[in-house]
Amino acid sequence: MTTRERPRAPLSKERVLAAAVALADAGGVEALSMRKIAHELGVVPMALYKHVQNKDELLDGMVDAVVGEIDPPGGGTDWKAIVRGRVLSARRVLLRHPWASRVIEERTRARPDPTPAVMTYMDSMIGVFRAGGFSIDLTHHAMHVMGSRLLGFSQELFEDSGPADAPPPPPELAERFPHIAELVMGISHDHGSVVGPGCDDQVEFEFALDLVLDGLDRLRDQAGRVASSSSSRT
Amino acid sequence: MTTRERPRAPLSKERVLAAAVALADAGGVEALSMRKIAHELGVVPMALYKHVQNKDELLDGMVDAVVGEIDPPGGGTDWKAIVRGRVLSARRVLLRHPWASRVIEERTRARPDPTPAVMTYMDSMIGVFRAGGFSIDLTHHAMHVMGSRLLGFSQELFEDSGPADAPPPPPELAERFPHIAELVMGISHDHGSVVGPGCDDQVEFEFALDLVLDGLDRLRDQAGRVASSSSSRT
DNA sequence: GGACAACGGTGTACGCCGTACACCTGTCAG
DNA sequence: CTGACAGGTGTACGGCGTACACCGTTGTCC
Repeated sequence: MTTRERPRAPLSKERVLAAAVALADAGGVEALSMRKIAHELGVVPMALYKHVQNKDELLDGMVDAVVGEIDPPGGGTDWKAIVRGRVLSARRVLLRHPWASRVIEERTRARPDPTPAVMTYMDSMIGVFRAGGFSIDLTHHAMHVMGSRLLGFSQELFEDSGPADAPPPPPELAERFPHIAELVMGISHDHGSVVGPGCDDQVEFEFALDLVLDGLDRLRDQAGRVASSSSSRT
Repeated sequence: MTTRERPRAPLSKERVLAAAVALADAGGVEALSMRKIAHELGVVPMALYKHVQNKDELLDGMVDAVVGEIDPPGGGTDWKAIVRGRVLSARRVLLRHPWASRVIEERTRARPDPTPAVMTYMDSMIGVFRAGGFSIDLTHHAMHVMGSRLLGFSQELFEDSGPADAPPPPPELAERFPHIAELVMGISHDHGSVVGPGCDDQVEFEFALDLVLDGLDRLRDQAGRVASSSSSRT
């Protein structure tokens, strides 16, 4: 109804990308088709190709838009707090666009060079590590670790647990997989007193994140101690 | 030429899966189609549907086959060594079938319960942690961490680095992304004396893996110390 | 031996997909 | 007025997953 007497708002790459992102948010990326985007915009499919080379470039544009939503690094001197905040911001964005992490990973794996927003993201993240006293090599490692943490968080392995929807856990399964059964039964008696969903993904994410951050911190201290105990300080 | 006078080897779910895995290994999962599998088997596409419900079930079967290739946990008492060996075995398998990690992740994210081989894999992994003295909750966390590490390793972010194929790094890029530039120039002057590919993915993987394992070990010790310093020992 | 069902492979057809290509139309520069 | 050009259209092609009706072979039971 929005496009009634007006002939139509003029298409543009931005409008195409926005429609594509909205559609992917709503129905998943596999339900995304040029035809549906076009329909959503009240236009014939081929019209999109005046603004986007092909579906691949469209996906790149969508990734760029999403990555651009991640907050820039906050100020301060504590590298760990900055990285933590940034990664959590990235996570919030990726939860808003659940299709994005898979698409980012696919494209990162196969593309000659990452999309500009990804480059910007990486550059500023590297800057935070360097400013935090990390050597180049350690920064390099850290980026790899953070990258896999940022992108590939595989939640929902145990979604069927929790007291609400679990039927009496079928006993022959418990027999075949005793360790899984024990774990499902015994989770989270202490660490939050929330009896709720049995497996808080946010808690898991932050647990893993802190694990990594603490490990990196220890390595950085260690490297610093070795360097200052040998010869110079640079 | 193999199927000459013989009418044809009789199809079976195993043969279908094997053909599908081979095809995916060769051309990537996006080049995999029921029609191509059928052609490969010298059969009409619809014939496959006598052995597989649909493409989704076929992908599940492929995942199961691949996960089944992962070595069972080795013996010994050092949980860290066992986990390390197992994860590296998983990694070898996933490198053999580069399409697999993505497919596993997609399906793990959306499926009611994981495929049987994945269940078996998880169960024995949980067993290793439990035998290694991990509490149930800590095992739970550890599984999440291992899961994301096993599946989502995002290699190749810097594939264009390395002295071999890098043209003179375009200077206006270095200006826009100074940190990236510094990192690309400065990587790996020490940690292997290999001047080679500039970014050894295996090294990165093991670095992250050990980071996580060390962190988990520290947490386990810590939990044990707290428990024995409070009341009982169970 | 003959009826019959089940199994496994076939052929045709439908609706979806991405997109090449030729076409039209409105706008604006010269 | 003319012509170029940007942006939207229509048609068409090849590929996809798979529903559905079909058929030959094979084994079972009377």
